[in-house]
Amino acid sequence: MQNDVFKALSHPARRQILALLRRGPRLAGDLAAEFDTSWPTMSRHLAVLKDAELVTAERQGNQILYRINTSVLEDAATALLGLIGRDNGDDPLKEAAE
Amino acid sequence: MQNDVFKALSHPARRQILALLRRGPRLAGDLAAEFDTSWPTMSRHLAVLKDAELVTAERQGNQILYRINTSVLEDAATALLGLIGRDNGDDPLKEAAE
DNA sequence: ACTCTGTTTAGCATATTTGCTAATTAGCGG
DNA sequence: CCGCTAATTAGCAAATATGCTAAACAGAGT
Repeated sequence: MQNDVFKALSHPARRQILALLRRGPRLAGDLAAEFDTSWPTMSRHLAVLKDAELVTAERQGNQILYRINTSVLEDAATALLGLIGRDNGDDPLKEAAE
Repeated sequence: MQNDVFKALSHPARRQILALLRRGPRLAGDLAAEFDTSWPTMSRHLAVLKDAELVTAERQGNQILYRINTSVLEDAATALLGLIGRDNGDDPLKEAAE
């Protein structure tokens, strides 16, 4: 699962989406309107983010509200920071995954 | 360039390489020996990391010494952490790129 | 049930990534 | 210069990712 997180983060559009969501929850369409790409393409990016649990989706009647999931993002950031510290014997990748 | 960093980080083998390098510099072959994949495959992973400037390579006579580049890793981690903070108007992605 | 808006899924084409084996380059020692 | 070890580059096949258009689905209102 940790795997998917970094993969999800590897596409600029998806990081951009997260940057927008940082300001607060957003409707899918609202979100899609901010980008040049087609709606279906946006929808797929959102699906990738949702699979990685970087966002959560909640139906609001007709529309869908997306919300950033900071805890997973924190884990990813922590994993990266763990890669920096100079050796203490254990594996930072495994560690942050748990 | 920021772009390439996250892409480079998106492959588990490459994160594993960084985890090994965290303990200190390593020779390419030494590094390759730790993995099941073929040498050329490892060589390419190293090239991707080098392109992203996540590692530096230095010739040591016959062999090549790889070293982790923590500053780029820090930038990436910072970019992620910037995605977490609740709104202050500016763009965390742009910010960390500079 | 019909329709309208919001969103996802299907299906396809193209581009990129991955990993392999074989071939090549780089530096060293005789 | 030859042969040896270390490492990369070439070239190929298979898998995955990206983005599009068209079609389908979901819920609300009439």
